[in-house]
Amino acid sequence: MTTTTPDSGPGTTLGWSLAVVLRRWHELTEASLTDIPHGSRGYHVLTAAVHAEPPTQAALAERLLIDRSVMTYLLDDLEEAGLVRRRVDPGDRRVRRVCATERGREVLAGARDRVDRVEERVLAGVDEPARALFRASALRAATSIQESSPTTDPCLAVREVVGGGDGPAGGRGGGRARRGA
Amino acid sequence: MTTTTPDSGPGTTLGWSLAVVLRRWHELTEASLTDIPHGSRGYHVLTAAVHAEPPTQAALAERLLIDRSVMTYLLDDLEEAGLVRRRVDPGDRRVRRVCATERGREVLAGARDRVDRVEERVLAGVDEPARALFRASALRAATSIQESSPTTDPCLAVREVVGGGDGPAGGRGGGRARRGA
DNA sequence: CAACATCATTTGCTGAACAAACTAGTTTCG
DNA sequence: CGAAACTAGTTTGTTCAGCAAATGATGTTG
Repeated sequence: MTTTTPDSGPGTTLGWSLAVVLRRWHELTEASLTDIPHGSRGYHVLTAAVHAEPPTQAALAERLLIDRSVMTYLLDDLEEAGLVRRRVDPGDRRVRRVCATERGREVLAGARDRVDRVEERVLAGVDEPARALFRASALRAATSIQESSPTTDPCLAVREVVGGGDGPAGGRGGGRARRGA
Repeated sequence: MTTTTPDSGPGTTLGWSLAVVLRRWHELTEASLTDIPHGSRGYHVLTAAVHAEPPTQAALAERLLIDRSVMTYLLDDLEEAGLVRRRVDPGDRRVRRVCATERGREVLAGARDRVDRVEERVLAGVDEPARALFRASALRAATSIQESSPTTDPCLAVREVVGGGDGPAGGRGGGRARRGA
């Protein structure tokens, strides 16, 4: 339904709203994550690295919207700080799997608390019930976007379980996922 | 074993969700705003410039989270494209007020439709009722953030309506060309 | 084995944020 | 009045992230 919108059309403000909220999130998060090399980016990587199945760098980059080339030196710094480790996948030695170290888990635990508080603060203007809905909708929208993203090949998405290390059965699926070149 | 915390931590995903959604918004918007110099940035500026009370550059920069120095050449390009005009405030000749031209209004009208469609598409994964709530919450959060921002002086905020005066009395033209180019 | 594809790294380029210096105009105060 | 302090905008330089292309190491296929 198009509400007959005056100048300040509610539709056209979504981008602005998101930008402001995300910006504020980034700003506060960055200030509270001084113990992680690249701030919120490092935090996101670390968060993804604690999974049972360590993600590959490509999967990380795609999931976190970080460029592959940036991911390289980002991991360099995280590794140097002792928070993660790159382990060559025994099944495919081209692949590096990013694992959180014990120290990485500890640091992450503390960071998570701080980030949680930041997020509450960022959404301070939204009443309690709406806040949970906002989170849920944001997550839903983001998930939907990632699944249907043109640059995201479902075969390349982070494989959640795949315990066996049977390797990426569909490693070649879908051809080009804009490989580094 | 590995993860005492399955990343079900609902709090810690807000930043990621917002980043993905905003990223998608930006990506699609950018592709649909080829007729406005700096894409979504130019669009935001243009949107703010159609108000009855033309905002100053500082107010624009603050409202749109764009750096002052970036705002300068952003406006240069918008002005060169004939979409906005800088008019010296007669009451304070240091101040430039950014006004949309007639052509700017036309371009914006078309752009707004496209952006609206983009936003619907970005939120495609969210069911209809939740979508409106999401918009509203995002706007609420953003507004609250802007109001409580340490760098935001309420006296500098763009004045919303303030009744009449559709034009700044100072019609007299141009003054100085900004950049000889 | 040769040709090709994929993952990761490196390098070059562009755009944006940030800070600081600078110009122009305004206000404050001696 | 006039110098100092302040503000709005511009310019410049640095840094960082994203994008693209080239390279090396591995894996896969013919």
